[in-house]
Amino acid sequence: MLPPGEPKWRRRAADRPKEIIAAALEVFSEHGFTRARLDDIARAAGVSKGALYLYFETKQDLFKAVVQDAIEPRLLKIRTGAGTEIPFDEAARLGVGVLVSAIQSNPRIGGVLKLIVAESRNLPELALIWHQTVITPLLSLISDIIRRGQRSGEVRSGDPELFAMGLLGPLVLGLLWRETFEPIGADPLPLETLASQHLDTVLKGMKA
Amino acid sequence: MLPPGEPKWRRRAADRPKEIIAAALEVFSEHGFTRARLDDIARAAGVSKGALYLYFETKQDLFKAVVQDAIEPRLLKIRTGAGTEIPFDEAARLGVGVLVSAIQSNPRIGGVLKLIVAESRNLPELALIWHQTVITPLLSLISDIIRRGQRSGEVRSGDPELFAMGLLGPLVLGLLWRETFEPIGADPLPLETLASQHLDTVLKGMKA
DNA sequence: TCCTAATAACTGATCAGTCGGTTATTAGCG
DNA sequence: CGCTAATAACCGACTGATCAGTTATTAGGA
Repeated sequence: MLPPGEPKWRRRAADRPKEIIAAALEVFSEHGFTRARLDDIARAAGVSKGALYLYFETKQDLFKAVVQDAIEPRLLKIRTGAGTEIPFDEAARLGVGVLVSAIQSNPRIGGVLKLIVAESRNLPELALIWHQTVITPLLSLISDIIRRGQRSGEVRSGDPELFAMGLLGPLVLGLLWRETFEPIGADPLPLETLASQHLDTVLKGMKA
Repeated sequence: MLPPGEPKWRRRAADRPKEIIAAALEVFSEHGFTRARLDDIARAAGVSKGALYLYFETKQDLFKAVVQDAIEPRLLKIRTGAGTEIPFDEAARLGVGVLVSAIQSNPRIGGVLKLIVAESRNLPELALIWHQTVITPLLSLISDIIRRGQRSGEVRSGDPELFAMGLLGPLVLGLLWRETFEPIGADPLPLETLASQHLDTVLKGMKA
């Protein structure tokens, strides 16, 4: 009756959390927070629902872990190379380049972005974390570069934060476009082309 | 026991649908599709839940009505003044101006935008409608203006659709910013200033 | 008096979170 | 080394709450 061969499951406490987070990212970014079922996440992680609760207190807890795991490591890379004293144009191109390649290499980042927007009302605490740890640093990094360009006379006057949003906006739009309309059958968006053409435009338009 | 004075309710079949749609917009844009409760919508509309089903078949049906009601009338206004043969700069400023004032005069439009992004996976049919009736016409309108500018030699070469996204991206970002971060306590975003500064930048950057 | 807008109590399905029980793994002991 | 006791990882059936959608009934209006 009981075949000895393979055990029904294995104890792998060290690997479970990251496996669960990966599975949860998949399910959350497909269905959103509320419609994502813990049973589905558990199945995708190859684990029972009960096991989720060994590693995460609640569904929200798991969701937070997913978002933080997706974001925090990438932020470090962007910060690198901020303090350097290269010409404005170059710095801007470099920064956007890092952003675009981060996006390209991790296609899930669009899903995470969508999640933040979609669930900010339900999980304000999470929106706060995201705002403090990602948005604010990123924006101030870019607007610092712009400010520097203004002081050196390379960039015309204007609110640096708004310039930064003018720079990033189309990237955000592109990401959300992919998440929203490509699954519906819309033409795929050449994000890299968009980024480079827009960068050319904005840099030219910001010249003093 | 029963005081004669005011009746407990009145029959107002003509007014109910729009009242329900207004209430539903409120609740949907605060909680998203799934977490919005029909009981809450009904209460906000001053009506019982059962009454909703006299006017809408399902929750999705109601949701579709909300989105279409919010969008379609505004699209007409934007289309107006498209065919005119004014200089490129002027046309672009006019178009963006109309967009911004539409946004300002109807603060709920950001909520609708968020809903589309958030629920596109759950309600692909809706994303399709939105894509066909709003996004595509709007984008092609703007890129037509740009194409015209290119033909007349006012605008440098480049993909007109991507130029259009470069123009609109920051507006979308601004709208979502409001929806996502202002409720959390972030600084309010001066959307109009953003739009005008960005327009200046992009127009300058697109010059031939 | 009759039609129907509208109500309010109800049903059934779904799902987050719990808990008693089970199995893999490790440590202790001879 | 083997054998066994102890432990921690894991399972999955269950519970209680929530809500979309239904229906029996009431009451407004012509």
